[in-house]
This record gives sequence, structure tokens and C-alpha cells, in this order.
Amino acid sequence: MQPTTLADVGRRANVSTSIASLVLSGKYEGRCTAETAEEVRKAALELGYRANRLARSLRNQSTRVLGLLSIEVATSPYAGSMILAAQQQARAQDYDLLFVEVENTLDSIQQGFDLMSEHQADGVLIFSYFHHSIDLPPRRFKNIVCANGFDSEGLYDSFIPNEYESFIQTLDLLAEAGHKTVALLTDSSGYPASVERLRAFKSAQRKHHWSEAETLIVSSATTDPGSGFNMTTEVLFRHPETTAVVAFNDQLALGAYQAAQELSLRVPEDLSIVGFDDLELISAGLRPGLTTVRLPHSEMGNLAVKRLIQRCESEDQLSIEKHEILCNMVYRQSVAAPRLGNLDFSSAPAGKNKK
Amino acid sequence: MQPTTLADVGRRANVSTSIASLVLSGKYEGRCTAETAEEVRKAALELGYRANRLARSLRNQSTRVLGLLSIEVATSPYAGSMILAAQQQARAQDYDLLFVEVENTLDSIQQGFDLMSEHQADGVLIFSYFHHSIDLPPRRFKNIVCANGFDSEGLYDSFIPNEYESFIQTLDLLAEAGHKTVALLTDSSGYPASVERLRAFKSAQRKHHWSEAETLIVSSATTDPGSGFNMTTEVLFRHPETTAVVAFNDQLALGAYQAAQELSLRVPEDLSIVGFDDLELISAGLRPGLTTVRLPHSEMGNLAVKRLIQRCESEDQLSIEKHEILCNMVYRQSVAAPRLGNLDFSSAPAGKNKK
DNA sequence: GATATTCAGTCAATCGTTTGACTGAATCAG
DNA sequence: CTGATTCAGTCAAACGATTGACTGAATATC
Repeated sequence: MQPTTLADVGRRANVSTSIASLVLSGKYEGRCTAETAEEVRKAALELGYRANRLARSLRNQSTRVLGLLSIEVATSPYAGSMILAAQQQARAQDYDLLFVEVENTLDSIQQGFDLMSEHQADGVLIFSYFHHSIDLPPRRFKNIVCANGFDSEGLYDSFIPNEYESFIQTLDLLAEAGHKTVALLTDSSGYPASVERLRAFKSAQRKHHWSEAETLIVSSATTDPGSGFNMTTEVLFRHPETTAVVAFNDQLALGAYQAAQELSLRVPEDLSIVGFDDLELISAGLRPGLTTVRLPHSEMGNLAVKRLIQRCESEDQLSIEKHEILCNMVYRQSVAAPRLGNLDFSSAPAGKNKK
Repeated sequence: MQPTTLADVGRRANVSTSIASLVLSGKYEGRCTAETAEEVRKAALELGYRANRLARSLRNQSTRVLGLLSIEVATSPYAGSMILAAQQQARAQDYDLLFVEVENTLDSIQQGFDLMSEHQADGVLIFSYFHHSIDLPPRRFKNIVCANGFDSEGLYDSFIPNEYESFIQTLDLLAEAGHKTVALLTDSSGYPASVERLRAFKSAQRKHHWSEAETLIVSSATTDPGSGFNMTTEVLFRHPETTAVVAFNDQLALGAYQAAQELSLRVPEDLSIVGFDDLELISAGLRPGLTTVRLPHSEMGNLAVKRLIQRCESEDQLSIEKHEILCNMVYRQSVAAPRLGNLDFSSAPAGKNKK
């Protein structure tokens, strides 16, 4: 049961494959009558004809396939939305995605490019797990676009979150609620996210006349809830005047919730907490819901594909741009007006239900 | 800057494209000298030659591309590992994955098949977001394999979790710890996961001589933490003798933690809790860590690809099999021996740190 | 009425790789 | 010395879609 070819369609409609091809691609004007065209379309439908993209691509020197090099994305909880958005945007323009997961090494990325090269991809997307600078091997493809990361040499378009402005939104929210002593739990990786968010925090301290005590800023190399727990506990003991905790990400925020619980503090009445990332499993699952910032994964996936296709189809040279995307706030219930007075750790820990 | 072709390689090595082809595919024995072969390989390397897979596939009538129809997988937090495992297994055998997200409707799936048909995929993988029966349109491809779901007519291989046996492990763990009154929070969807896990629970009740009060089993149409909170609260008030809560999934378990917190119960000293799925963001992030069962997403992705490739490359008819995969337990700290005596709700709720 | 134009279509080359059929020279067996 | 075999290659036909060049008939123009 061989798949049907254009020749089969032509045969059934009593025309040459040329006419069949021209009709099905809508370019038959001046080449045959409307009736013949109708015949062809009918034959194609009856035979369930599907064009062979290999043959078409070979002839056209264009595959309408985009290579997706995912640098450790698929392992992350963010994977879904970025890849999904890319896929759907591609499909909407009759492109498809050839997916390959690579490691963040020149060698592995090189192999990814080679593979896409063999498949004659029209362009290549480079998706990163987290916002950082990526070293890429020498250019292989005319069309390359990065998302959630950027190439270290600035040779390609990239779509990344605007860390600074997005974080400022969160901080302004706390300021509006009336907080004056705000602690920051951050990470010490030195990646753009930590650098920019720290810069935003310091600027907010000045702008809103917050306490600028250095020990209000605690950082850690790991950003799991355990670190969040420890850092929160530390900063609250040192600064019992703290009324709000800003976490570098939702996992640290989860740790802050746990620390609050341990200290019998209510969120948000006794302590406001905000996060970053909007990992819904955490942010929407917590009680009360965590007010946070949604990373624009779908937007980045979507825009990167749009831009890449534009590059593939454009004759002239497009300029290279680094697009910073503002993230949306997600308002839940973890922010309230500051409580009055300092925390009081002298009282015994809340009684547990013990037998 | 056209990509180099076999003809280019041949020209540089002073041989015909035929020899170039034969050498590079390792079938040159009896066709040329070892020295000539070396010349060809050298030329290919120097030119950075990469075979054009379109041309090769067109000629060979085989693409080494597998279509991946993801039925709402990419939107789920589980997406990553299953797709990643599939991709890596495919790559290990020199296959690639063409990814398309579809909706769970005959029409959308049909379109997915059509697309894979145009791309001449050698086979199609059908990945489902959750373990359920999928209605598929009439067979389009010789080779189809399902993962984390199965086709309603049983026409194809499938790889799914063994819900019953996997859940039994959890329940046995509680029995070993000495629990006698165990509550089940489940969902009422009627999908295999809920049906089978409920069956396992009832069998455990009998096997371990647990209390079989009907009201120890509570179910809900939604499985978010909020439902888990409500169900846990309900069951604990009704059955203060409950010493362990088994949740249908980790999100319900998170709700159970929250209910325990609200009632000032310590986990696991006052209440043991177990989950299912091992959503690490939750299970590893909770304090104490949640003992749960890891869904075998990578295994399913990996095995499905292996089987599909086997089908693609096998001459003879393979039998259709439904493979049930046993899930691994993930031991954390949420299970302990049961406390002695009933819960006591007469005492005032634990004092909160109020000003 | 001769020529030009339009119409409705067919022909054949092309994309790059693969591989069975072929070739011309050298070697070998008898 | 003759015929068969091996060796080291080349040739050319696929695979299926696309499209510029062509064709033969009908119609239009002067």
C-alpha cells in the first residue's frame, strides 16, 4: 500500500503531473480550465493525497522545518510552555519543529547544528533552560534565533526576560502596600537573573527609602526551598523589623513560607512574601497563593519562532536585536500591608497537637 | 555558500559520486582500494560534508524520523522527562523526532497523522498527558506506539504505568509502619489511575485488616491542593482515629500537608502522608519531604521509542503488547509509625504570632 | 488569409543520494 | 594463449514534486 503520489492524482484526473502539481498549489491560472482543476482536486481528495515533503523540499531547497536546539530545557519544569508555544506558532505558519536536546557544551551544540544541517532545516532556534549567555560554535546557519538566553557574541536575535523592570514591579507593589523593611533572598550565581534582580532591589531600596541594611540581602548558591527556609530564618532573627520577604524565585519563596510556618507567622498578615517565576505547582498550590512574576516562556517561544520565520522568508538583511520582554505580575494573596511592630521570638513556639 | 554535496566530495577525491557514497556509507568493499577510500574520507572531512537527508530519505524510502504526537503533554509539568527520554533514545539509534502537539480529538489527531504522513515519518509515537484510553482515527501508519495511554481499540503497543501494583507498594509501606486507620483522598474521574488505585486501596484494607469505614475514602472531581485540604480536614474530623493519609497525587498530598498545618499536626509524627507522581517541585520541596511514587515517564518515553524503532526495522509482524511498568517508590520523610490515640480537636488552634 | 496571441496542457530537467548494471584492465587457471 | 574471473571503478535510473520551455489548436488582429 504505497502512498499516493502526484502522478497517481494526475492519472486519475487524466492530466499530467505538472497540471496536478500546479492545481494543488493554486498556480494553475492560464494553465488549465477551472473544470480540469476541479477534477484534479476531486482526484486528490478521493485518493487522500498528501504531498511528499521530502521531494518538495529537495526540489524547493527549503524544508519549512525549523531545528529546535534545546539546551537542557526539556529537563526543566518550564519546558512545556516554551516548546509548546514555539510548536504552535510554527504550525500556524506551516512550519514544523525538529527537536533535539543538547548539553551546554560547544561540542554538543555543534552536533546539534550538524544534525539540523543534515535535515536541511531552514533555521535553528536555540532555547535555553535559564536566562544566560551561551557560547556557540561558529555560524552554521543563515538563520538563528535564541530564546531565554543569548549568544555570547551577540550575533543573533534573542528574546529574554527583562529581569530588571519585571522585578521592579514586584518591589513597587510592596512599597505601595507600605513596607519599609524588605529582605531579599537571592542567589549568588552571577547569571543575569541574579545580577539584574539585585540591581533592581537596590534601586527600589533607594527609591522607596527602604532600610538599606546590608544584612537584609542574603544569598545562596542553591535556590531550593531548604535554602529559602534557612535564609528566611536567618534574616528574620537578625532583622525582626522585616515585614516582607522578596524571593529570587518561587522555590525560595516556598522555603520562606515554611520558615514563616515554623515561626508561627501568618502569611501575609505577619509577613508578606513574593516570588518570581510563577511555577504554578508552587505558586498556585501554596496557602495563601503566592504573588509572583510569570516568566514569559510562551511569549519567548512564540516570538522567537515568528522572528526566525521572518528571517527565513526575508530577502534582505534584518538587523540583530536583543528583545527584552516584560513579565506579568500574578497577583495572589501573599502580600498585605505590613504588621505593626517587630516580630517577637520570645514567646514559646506555637503548641503542636501532641498526645 | 551552497552546502557541499557528494559530487563535491567526489570531485575533490577524483572519483565519481558513486564511490564517494559507497565509501561514506562503508559499503565500498570490492569497489575501490583502501587508499581511494581514505582519499574520499579526507575530502569529506575537509569540506565538512554532511549528507542531505532529504535526498537520502527520498531515495531510501525511509526517513529515520519518528513523528511524536503529543496529546496535551507539553502543557503538563510531566512533559519534560517523557519527551526528553524519547528524544535521547531516538538519537542514540540515529533517529530524530518531529514533534507536534495535538488536542485529544479525532480531528486534531488526524491532522497530526496527516502531517507525519507528509513528512514520511517511519513511525508515530502517541504520548498522552495522563494515563487514559485514546480514540484514534483509522490506521494511517504501519508503525504506531502509545505511551502513558493506550488506544481504545487495542491495535497498538502501549507503555503505561502499573497503577495497581505501584500503589500497593505505598500502601504496604504504611502497613509495615503499623498504620491501621488509613484515609484515601482520590479523584472521581473514572480514569484508569483512579479506578486502579482505588481497587488497590480496597485490597490493602482487606489484606492489612485496616478499618474499612466507607467515609475513610473521600473523592473529588478536582485534584488541586485546595481539594486535598478540604478532603483531609473532612476526613480527619470525621475519623480522628486516622493516622495516615494516602493521596491520589502529590497535589492532593500538598493539600493534606496544609490541612495538617492548619490543625497543628506534625507530619509525620502526628500524621503520615504519602502521595503519587513525584512532582519534585512539590514532593522534594515540602517539609518534611513527601514519600511518594515516581511515575515512570522516562521509562515510558524510552521504551516506546525502542519498540517503535524495532517495529520500523523488523521484517516480520510483531505482536501487539500492553506493557505495564512498575513505578519506583521515592522514600522521603512523610511516613512514620502511627501516633497513639485519637486526634484531639477540643484544644484551641495553635497560637499564632500576633502583635 | 496570413500572422500573432492566447489557451490548455505536456515534457523534461532538476534537487542529492543510492545502487544495480555495466566496463575496461589486469590477473588467473588450464 | 584463450576464456573466465576479479578488481576498481563509472553510468544512469530511480525517489516525487516543481516549473520553465515547449506544443498544437483555437481564436483574434490587421
